[in-house]
Amino acid sequence: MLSGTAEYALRAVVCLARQPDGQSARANDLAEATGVPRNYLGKILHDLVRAGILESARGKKGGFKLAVRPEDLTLLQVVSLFDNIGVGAERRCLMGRPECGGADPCPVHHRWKDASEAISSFFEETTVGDVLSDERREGKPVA
Amino acid sequence: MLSGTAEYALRAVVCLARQPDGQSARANDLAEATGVPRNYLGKILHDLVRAGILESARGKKGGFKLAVRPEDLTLLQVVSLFDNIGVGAERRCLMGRPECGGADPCPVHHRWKDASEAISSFFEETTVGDVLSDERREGKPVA
DNA sequence: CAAGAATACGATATTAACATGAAGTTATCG
DNA sequence: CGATAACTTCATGTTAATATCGTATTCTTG
Repeated sequence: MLSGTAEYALRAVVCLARQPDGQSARANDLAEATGVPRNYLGKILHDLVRAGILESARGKKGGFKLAVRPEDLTLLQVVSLFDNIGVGAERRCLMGRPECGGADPCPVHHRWKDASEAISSFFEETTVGDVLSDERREGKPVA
Repeated sequence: MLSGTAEYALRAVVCLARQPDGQSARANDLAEATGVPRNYLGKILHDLVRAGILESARGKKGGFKLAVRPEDLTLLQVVSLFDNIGVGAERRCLMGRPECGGADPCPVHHRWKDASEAISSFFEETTVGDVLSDERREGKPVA
């Protein structure tokens, strides 16, 4: 459903959202907490910074932190940087017919549309804040 | 959502289901009709044969045809040969938590489960016959 | 039974995703 | 100001999916 990269990004963002007072966490600690390879996560984190989802600081007290409030950050914003999901997705006909799905969608395409929109809606409507409320019981900050 | 290979298989199967009287079609014609590379499609067709979904015949009057009735063939049966979808799918926690989803699923996982099951259900409950009824207006046999 | 037509199958090439390693840059702190 | 810690960036390696090619095998037909 999600690429490994997108899932990595999601885990890292949720880890950061768990930090108390919006404290920043270092890439190394995030890598350990999420189980994502250090250098690979570095790239992903940087992508998230360039997208305005995270902020980074260099130097001794550096690290990453969320640039927005968890409740204002949808999973789609994170995931769509790496995967083709959601509004911009190609959502093309399952059978490869280019013109299908416009007016008068046939029964199968209608059903397919419903199913694939369930996925899109999930990512669009779920925020990182929503995830946090789940994790509160066992969630521990990274650093 | 689907790998290219799974989608190729789906298109080929639907093409074959369109054949009148269960006539067989040759790999070359299927390749042209579906837009799938000839040799690559050959492998996919062979996989479908080994799975019992198609029958093949060699020689001059050879080709491929459905081994089951379109109404008895779900999209899942075709797709699951190539992608990890449906009942056997790993359907693991989005956040990578190994133990989640058992008793007392948290709100997000509940929502995620609903969405991903919508996809599974679509593939499980839709048959190739269902697809055919859509295509009837414009569908033309391969050979 | 020989020729032709089709699938079967293994070897190889290409591409994108995933991952690693090392050197470069910037900020903090003593 | 120098040392250290952290992000940044580029180059490279690995793996799996995708695609191609050539040959072997099998069936039909004349």
